[in-house]
Amino acid sequence: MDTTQLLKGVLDLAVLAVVADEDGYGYDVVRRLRAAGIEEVGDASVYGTLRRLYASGALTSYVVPSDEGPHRKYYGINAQGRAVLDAQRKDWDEFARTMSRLLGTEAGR
Amino acid sequence: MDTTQLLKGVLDLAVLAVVADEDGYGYDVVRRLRAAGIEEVGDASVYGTLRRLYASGALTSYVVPSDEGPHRKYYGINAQGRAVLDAQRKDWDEFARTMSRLLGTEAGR
DNA sequence: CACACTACTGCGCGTCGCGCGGTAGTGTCC
DNA sequence: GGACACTACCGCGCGACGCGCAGTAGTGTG
Repeated sequence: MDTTQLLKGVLDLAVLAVVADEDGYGYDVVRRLRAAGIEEVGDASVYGTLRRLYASGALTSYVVPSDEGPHRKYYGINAQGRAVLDAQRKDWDEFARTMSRLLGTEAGR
Repeated sequence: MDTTQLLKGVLDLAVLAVVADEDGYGYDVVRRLRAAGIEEVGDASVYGTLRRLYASGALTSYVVPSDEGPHRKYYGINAQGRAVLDAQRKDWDEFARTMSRLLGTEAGR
């Protein structure tokens, strides 16, 4: 039941994709990922990933005070982030195709 | 270039699939995985995975002396291994489909 | 005023793939 | 016959990363 291991190295990609679609703050990104089908993702993982991506220069960040709760730290994608997203998306596609071929499911053909 | 992280949690599955196809020894499994497109896999990872799978009861093992090199430790899949393989294959398919959907590539449809 | 929800942070843990080095058997080439 | 290459396996320590948990803080509700 270790679906958690499948996320390794892919959470970056998933988070980038979500943020690329529209700027988002941590709590919101968690909800969007879960809504997209990645139900098992832990909130700490997402917050950590966002911070890591920001530290690596792939995301911008700005704080917006909210009048219905704590402040929200928004993250947006920049040019470098988009480059990373494209590269990782390509890697993923290729890898997924390879795995599908290996597993004998014809999904990758 | 961190394709290595993509393997997390999937090497088990890949190794099981290869061994399920036909019994194999470590060095051979490495070659078969690389031939299948998983070029970056390290030999230590495969040996470790085989040992781990064996320890968990998913594989059987027997040593065959070779007259053209060192002995070979063959691994074969058993009923439990096949159950694990099926379960993980299902998890992977579902996960890959979810990711494809999220990424907007229509490969998962 | 206890509780629930929103929102973020920090810490320590466990898993697992990897690089590296070591051992050992066989065959090849000069 | 000695250096080298290939086959085949093992052990060790490292680093990445997702996770659970606990903590803090703001807002609204019974």
